[in-house]
Amino acid sequence: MDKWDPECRDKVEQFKHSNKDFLSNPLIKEFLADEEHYELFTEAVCSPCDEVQERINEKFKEFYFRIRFISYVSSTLYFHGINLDKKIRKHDQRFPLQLDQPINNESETTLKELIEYKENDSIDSGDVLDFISDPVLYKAIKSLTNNQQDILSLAYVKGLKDVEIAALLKKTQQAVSKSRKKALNTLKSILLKSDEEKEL
DNA sequence: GCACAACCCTATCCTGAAGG
DNA sequence: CCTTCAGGATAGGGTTGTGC
Repeated sequence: MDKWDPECRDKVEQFKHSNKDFLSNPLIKEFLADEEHYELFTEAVCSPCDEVQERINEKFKEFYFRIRFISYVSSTLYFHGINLDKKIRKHDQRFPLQLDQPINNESETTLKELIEYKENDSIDSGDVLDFISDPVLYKAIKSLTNNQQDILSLAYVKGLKDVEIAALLKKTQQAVSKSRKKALNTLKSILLKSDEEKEL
């Protein structure tokens, strides 16, 4: 049921028409996609007053902060990932291990691959902490439970899927997913807290 | 393949009361 | 005053069922 009268709807349509460009902005679109925001917007167009203006401004501030916060966290994790990958590659390039050499001239198989194959995916190898040089991130990962560290290592060092990790740890996929998510959230909050402290 | 909701169990920590 | 114990809060981790 529509609680707005036809005159109001006309006003809204008119506003939309004369502010096409503004309303096509993805941020504004996303903001108005929320039912509560759209109702406020309609109210502001139909019966403009300071109080409504104030409310919609507050809502937009909240919305904008949330968007920026999510974007910041995502990019922090993304760049941590990129930097980690760069460091690993640089390290591997600079210090090629004997184990990374092919076992003979005819074969591309390395000694490392051979050992890994024989050990049949030992859980203990490939600790995620071995790849961390950032002290804050290192400390953050250290603060996780052993189970969470194991899952992160298997997921991001060995590149295993949740189902594969679940099979290795004798748990369900959902339990692995939940623990991994929980671990990432813990890391996020620790990194954010650390950044905030730096800014002060 | 993954995430989420709902619910449950267990371990740990904190707090306040009771007893020696 | 110290120790012990019970009860509540919290966090980690488990499951099934379900949706994207």
